Amino acid sequence: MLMCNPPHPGEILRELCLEPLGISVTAAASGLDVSRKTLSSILNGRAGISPEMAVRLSIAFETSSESWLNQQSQYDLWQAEQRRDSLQVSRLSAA
Amino acid sequence: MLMCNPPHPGEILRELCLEPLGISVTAAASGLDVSRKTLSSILNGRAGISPEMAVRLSIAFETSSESWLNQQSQYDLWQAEQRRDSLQVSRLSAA
DNA sequence: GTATAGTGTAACGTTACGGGTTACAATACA
DNA sequence: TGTATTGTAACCCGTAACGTTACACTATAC
Repeated sequence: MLMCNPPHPGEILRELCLEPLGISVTAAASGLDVSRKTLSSILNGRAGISPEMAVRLSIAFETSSESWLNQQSQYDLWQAEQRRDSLQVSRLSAA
Repeated sequence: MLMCNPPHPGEILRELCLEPLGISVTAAASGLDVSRKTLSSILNGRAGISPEMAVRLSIAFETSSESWLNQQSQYDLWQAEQRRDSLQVSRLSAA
């Protein structure tokens, strides 16, 4: 399990892709062929990176789709782990 | 990217957890504190493993939630990659 | 001051999916 | 024959990803 709160993938996208290249949200959304609202939601942490979006990002920025989706998984999992103790699950062993 | 079609995580769950321990679907669903239908959907590839379900599985089988969610991600990503060529995405470089 | 560009986001709709319940048909077994 | 197990259909709900349109705000250029 992860040690600490992973950043939302949207932050990484903004800081490592958009800002360094000086690309506007509008231009990036257009290049990715998604609406400006969809990209903005991701950048501001209001939506996650879907598998298809991961592939789009991998094409646009010549990266790996796996890295994008993994970041999202780690983020989602950390959220879920925060509620681990509230789950009523039994250890399952040989019947 | 992955080389070949990864198995649905539900198959692994059945083959590596339920069958070896001789646990019925009904009993496992009960232990996981989800409905029998929910577990059955996963086992038969009709539903994915959600972040919360990954945590449940990690408790029930004393495994890592990360491994379960990663398997699901790899599976989902492979599906998305199959449609890579149909996406109208532009390479994004410095403005 | 007045365009123009960029941004965030509210409001609305659609589609998909995880999850629940109930109920049914099929299988297997004591 | 009765009981346990299983898959799944039919229905519900909540949420999330996506789209469009429209608005308010900022900044920059003229």
